[in-house]
Amino acid sequence: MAFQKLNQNDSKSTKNFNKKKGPNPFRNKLQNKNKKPVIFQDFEDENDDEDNDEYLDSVLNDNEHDLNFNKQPFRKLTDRELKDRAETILETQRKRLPVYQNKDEIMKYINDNQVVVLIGETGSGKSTQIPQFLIPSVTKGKKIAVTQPRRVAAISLAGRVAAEYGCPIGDDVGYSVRFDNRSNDKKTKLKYLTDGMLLRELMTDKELNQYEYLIIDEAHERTILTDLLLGFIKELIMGKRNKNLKVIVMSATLQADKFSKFFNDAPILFVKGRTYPVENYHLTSKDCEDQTDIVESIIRSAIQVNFSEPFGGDMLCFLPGQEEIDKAVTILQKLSPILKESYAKDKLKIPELIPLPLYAALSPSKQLLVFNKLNSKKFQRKIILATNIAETSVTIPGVKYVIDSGLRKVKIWRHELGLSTLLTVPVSKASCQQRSGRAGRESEGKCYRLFKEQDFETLPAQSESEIIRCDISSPLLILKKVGVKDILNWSWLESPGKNAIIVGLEELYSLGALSDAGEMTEKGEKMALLPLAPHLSNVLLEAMDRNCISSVLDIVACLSVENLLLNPSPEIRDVVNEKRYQSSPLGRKFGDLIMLKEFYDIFIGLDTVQEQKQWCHEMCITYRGFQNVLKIRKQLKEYLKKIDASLEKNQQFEKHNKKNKKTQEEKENLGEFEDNEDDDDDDFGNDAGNRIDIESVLKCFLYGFVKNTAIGMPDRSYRTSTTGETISIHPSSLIFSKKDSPAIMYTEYVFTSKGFARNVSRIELEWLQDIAMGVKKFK
DNA sequence: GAGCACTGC
Repeated sequence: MAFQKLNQNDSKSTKNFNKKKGPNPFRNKLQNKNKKPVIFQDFEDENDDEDNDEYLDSVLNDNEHDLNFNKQPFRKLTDRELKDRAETILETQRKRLPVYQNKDEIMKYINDNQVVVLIGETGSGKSTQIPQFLIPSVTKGKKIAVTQPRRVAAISLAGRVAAEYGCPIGDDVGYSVRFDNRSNDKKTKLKYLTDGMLLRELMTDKELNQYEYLIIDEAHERTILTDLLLGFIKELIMGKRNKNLKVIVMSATLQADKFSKFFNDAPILFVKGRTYPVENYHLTSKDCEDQTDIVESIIRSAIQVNFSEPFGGDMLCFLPGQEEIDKAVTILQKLSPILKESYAKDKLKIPELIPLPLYAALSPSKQLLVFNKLNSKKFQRKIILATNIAETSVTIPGVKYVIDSGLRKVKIWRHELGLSTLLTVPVSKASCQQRSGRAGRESEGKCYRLFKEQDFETLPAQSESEIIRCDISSPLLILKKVGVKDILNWSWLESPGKNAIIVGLEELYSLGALSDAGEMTEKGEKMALLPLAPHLSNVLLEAMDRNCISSVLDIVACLSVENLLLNPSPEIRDVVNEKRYQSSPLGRKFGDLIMLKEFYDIFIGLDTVQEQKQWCHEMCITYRGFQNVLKIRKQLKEYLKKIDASLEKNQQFEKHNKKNKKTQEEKENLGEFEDNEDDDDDDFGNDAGNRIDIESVLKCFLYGFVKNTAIGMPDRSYRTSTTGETISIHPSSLIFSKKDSPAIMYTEYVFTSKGFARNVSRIELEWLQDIAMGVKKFK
């Protein structure tokens, strides 16, 4: 396989720094397992988008890797120590950052303009430095908000900046993400938050009066929530906050024009980054023609790169999905020892390849493996086969070579059909550059692209933004909640389109969130408050009137956690499926929602964390995921209480079998010193005697998913009740092989090789008729 | 009878 070197401005920036690497927090934690606790608030490096910390924590907290670090008492630093450390960071690191070196000029622009668009490349220090520059000019009692698309980024940036500023986290510098707020309303001047959090705040304070500066970071990622925020901000500065609100839109790639135009030609600043150069290579035309299978190409390239590049530096390959990755890993596992032997025979010093998969649906303990350092004496090279997760969410140290298939999987919502399609498509130029940049984080790197140079030129500059390819019923509800009257002509950064908006509004109307006149109903107000998709909110609200709120809450909480049930790997699949089947006597009859309820009951019924972890392991369920289920359930419960005081009566109804049961907190704290004093009333606890009122529960779900139903046909196939399309039960469903349901309801309709219903339940035809009549009343 | 990329409240 032959590559052509690309010698044009596509390669990353060229400045070369002697970057001194700090200790890797992950390794530190491992080494210190049995030592005295260390004061640990050290940082990986100067890159401002370093966001592995919480990720690693989450990984570390899984089953066999639970090192209990969170529970070790850390000594608090004194003010003096905090200041000294801040001073050291200032002299040794901050002053060398490109943003710091251009401080005066940047500040001049910010002072002179209400909106500034700042393009800062990776490692420029934009996310950590610019907010700090602004702190002195903040009016007393006001704040700076910096938004991030991801939780991990908000948390780790706040930690970093607090250290630089010389304060404990949560004082002058803090953060706010779901389930974790470390900010002080009075003290905090600089707050890092997820853009979802700021949007929540906007729903209660429509003018965001507590903020004087808003910094929207990573705007180029164009998540739905970022787009919405930018739209609201534009309205604000054109209206009620046209005087005392300043806005900085930060972005890493050249999408600046769009942002600048959106904000009436705001000035654009460009700050160079600090990464190492990466050389890009493309396939020759001939090789490109020979290419039949992307997995095969990846493997051939990897072997070639491993053969021709000197020892040292790992390989990162981008593939579209789990299927391709698993296939590649299996092949490499077989091939690698054979190659090793053959190299040895020929007396060639070529490293052995160690293949490692990485994707979101992989168990945390397996994800962790990509961070493990190989034994340097063993003459091995890691080859990580990853999805898009390695493009933004996870940074893997040690990567020097990137192999890019140029493909990714994308989910596209077809609003006219009410289904999602999952397609494998070419990535954008911006994605390509982001991917190749992964090779240049620690030293010069190389990136091999499995397509022609001419093909690169034909790629779209940017990926399609989320807002035009996703279901927007939830964003529309937020707009309504904030009081936007004319949604079609709202200040969309990019409009999802008239049709999508109309279909979305109709959806909200049929859920009872909007009135005939298109006004927000009382029910809509409640739905907007819940941190759920409108469909699920409707299910919960319905359940409150039917005395099955506890069971429904359990299930909704489970549905809110992604990758709770993992795909068992092929060799254990049959065993795990059988275990799940045996553990769910009702689920195998009534479907996946009831199965989740049964699993929930089993999980909280187990007496110790150890048993819970063991059970999760056997069932191929993430323990971490279940911890989130419990958090989400608790949060939803709080919201519901606020929404409806009459809930107390439900509470009475459902307050049973609490005695002799330890709360989850008690289980987690077992063996700890302090006793859990506030015996958190486990309010609407369990339904009486663990009996599940299956009919009521499923009917509640029908109120949210009436359109997601299909009728059983005489030939044992199913046809959707809306359009009559044939739909199949997804193989991941517990009732995949059950053919006798008169009708089914599902929470998701995905088209891959054909139409699949996911998360399927058996329902009766009469229920469907009842609910369809009931839903009609809103019309 | 066969398989889903990634976030967020």
